[in-house]
Amino acid sequence: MTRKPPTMADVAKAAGVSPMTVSRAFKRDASVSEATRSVILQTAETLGYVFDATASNLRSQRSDFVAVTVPSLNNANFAETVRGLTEGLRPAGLQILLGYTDYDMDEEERLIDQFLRRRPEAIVVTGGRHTPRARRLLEHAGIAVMETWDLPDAPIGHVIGFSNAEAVRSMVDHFVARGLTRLAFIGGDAARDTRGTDRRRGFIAALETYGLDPTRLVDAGTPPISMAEGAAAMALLLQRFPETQAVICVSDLSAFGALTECQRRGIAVPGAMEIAGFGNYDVASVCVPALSTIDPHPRRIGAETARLILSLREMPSPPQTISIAPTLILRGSTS
Amino acid sequence: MTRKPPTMADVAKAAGVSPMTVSRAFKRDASVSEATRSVILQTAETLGYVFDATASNLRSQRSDFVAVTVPSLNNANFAETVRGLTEGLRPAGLQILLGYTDYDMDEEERLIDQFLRRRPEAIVVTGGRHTPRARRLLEHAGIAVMETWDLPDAPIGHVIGFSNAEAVRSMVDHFVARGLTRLAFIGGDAARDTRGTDRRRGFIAALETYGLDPTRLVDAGTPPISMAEGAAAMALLLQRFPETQAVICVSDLSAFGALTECQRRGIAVPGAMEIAGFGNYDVASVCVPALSTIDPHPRRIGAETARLILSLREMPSPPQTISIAPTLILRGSTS
DNA sequence: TTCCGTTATGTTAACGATAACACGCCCTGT
DNA sequence: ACAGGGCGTGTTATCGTTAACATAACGGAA
Repeated sequence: MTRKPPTMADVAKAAGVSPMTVSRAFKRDASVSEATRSVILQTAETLGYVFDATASNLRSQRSDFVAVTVPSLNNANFAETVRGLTEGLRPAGLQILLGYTDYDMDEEERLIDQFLRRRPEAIVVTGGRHTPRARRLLEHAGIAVMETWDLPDAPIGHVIGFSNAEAVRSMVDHFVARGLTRLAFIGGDAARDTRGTDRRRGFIAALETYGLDPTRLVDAGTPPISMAEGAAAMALLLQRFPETQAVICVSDLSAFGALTECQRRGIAVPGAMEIAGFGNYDVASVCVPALSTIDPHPRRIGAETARLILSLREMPSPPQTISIAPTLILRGSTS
Repeated sequence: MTRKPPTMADVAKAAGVSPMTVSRAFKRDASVSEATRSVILQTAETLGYVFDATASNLRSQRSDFVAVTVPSLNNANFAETVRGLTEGLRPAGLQILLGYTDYDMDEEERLIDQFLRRRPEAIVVTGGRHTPRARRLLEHAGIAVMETWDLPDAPIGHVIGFSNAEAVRSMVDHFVARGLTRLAFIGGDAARDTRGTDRRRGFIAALETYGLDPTRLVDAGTPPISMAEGAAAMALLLQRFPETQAVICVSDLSAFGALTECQRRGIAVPGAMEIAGFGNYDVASVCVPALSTIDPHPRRIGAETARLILSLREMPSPPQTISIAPTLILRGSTS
């Protein structure tokens, strides 16, 4: 009883037209009379016909896929970027093929390899550092390559991002302007989290500019750095550098963890300690005190990437770099 | 200079074999001599050949896709389920086609329609309520349908989930056992969030069982319900039902928001107010006081779903229902 | 030696859609 | 009245891979 599913040919026969006309009826702009189209769609519905995108892709040599890799799904920032992408690409009928790398460049390579086999129209990756083979694959893919969330030194193709180092520098400026000089940084320097490492580099460079001691660095573990790891790092910081006046954390999540550690120890924030994060996550605006942070405008990164992908379909262009300036957000935790 | 990319035929010619042999060389178990295989793979690498999964899918009539829809990407719980799925399916070479519905059943329908065109091997949806057309599409898809995160009254196919109502009941039991009787619930009854609505229903039913007043209900808005909305809801609750002793929130995020509202107002938690959440998010274990919550074991839901999908490929079976019992986690906010 | 089974490889046709081209038909302008 | 131009539809061949079948080469058992 499991007869095989109907094809366009079946629909065509039932509707008394040629398969080509059925094909046209399923396209948006194709020229089919309204009468014929409605008959065909009705017939298709009755037969339970489901369009076969695979066959369509093969013949037309376009997949309507845009491949996207992010380090982690469970991250409000990357999720927002994906949302910006989805919303920007949907009107064009492009579907997102989403994968997460777990902050692992080898996993990214595997994912890119898999995705390219699906012949996406463009590929969006997070960050500007990749394994040599991943780089090679992207360079020879023959499709638009978009690197996001970073400003790579040697971009592969297009770039939609910002300087993590500069962003952190703006937060250091804020502390220095308020007269705080004994600053610390919580976050890893794991090779896997290049954005975290860039932020840390930016912290060190900024302190050096001011002639301050840039050695109050506490490793919070491998990404994704959790709230709990932020709390543990704060405990370590208090032990190793008790003179610290303010700390910048690699993300709002670790910053919130650090804040809770202070609360558990009865350390006043602000007052005895000031804390800043990164990412403008929900928790940063809701917690008490609210956390100063940096908004990297993740939604806009996605939206701009989508816009550029669509524009490149219309008219190819040489590699572009779109810079999205992060915004400093000052709240109760640093005042 | 943009010559078109090499195909298997090109690789075959260059390697001096037939296309079929190249095809075999790219499969795992196919019988090709080691010598020939390495020559072919080497040749492919040199030519920059990229396997075309689209053509492969069309001919072999299998896509190696598993379609998955979740309400939201930016949700630790659903992200964990996706992780469980990914890890379970990867060894079998199955790739996930992931989409989010934004808690919108119409959007879910659109997504299911799109996904089915890619001929996935199975489709995983979140929840047991769908638009009539979505239901019809799933019923006639001819592939394994997995409904998760719920125990639907009329399942379409397989089910991997739990009763949201029963889970909340266990938290009510906890409060009642501690002698608290004036209980409230924060969360919406929006049609879009069926799981949230189920939790609320469970709350009401449980209170009725105990003969308690089940009318202290505060709507926190439409999902996804944010921390900020949880805070606003707590403000409303304090105004409308100031006698409340304890509140159960639809999620840990709204619970945390509610907690911060108490902190801003100097209301002691626990003491003057007790708060429980749902989901066992990171924030619940880190905040001060830590929040009591319910762990629905999202990772296991994904892992079990993957396991079942693989097992069904081996041997089809009638619709199964796998129940994943949530765990009550008691912490400082309710003691 | 003969025969059969295994292994490695080749040949043919097809998966289901659509690009490219062809062709009537009707409407408009002169 | 007739040329010219859309518009709606049909025909043919093809996208790149692989299922199914065919075949060559070889080794070991009888």
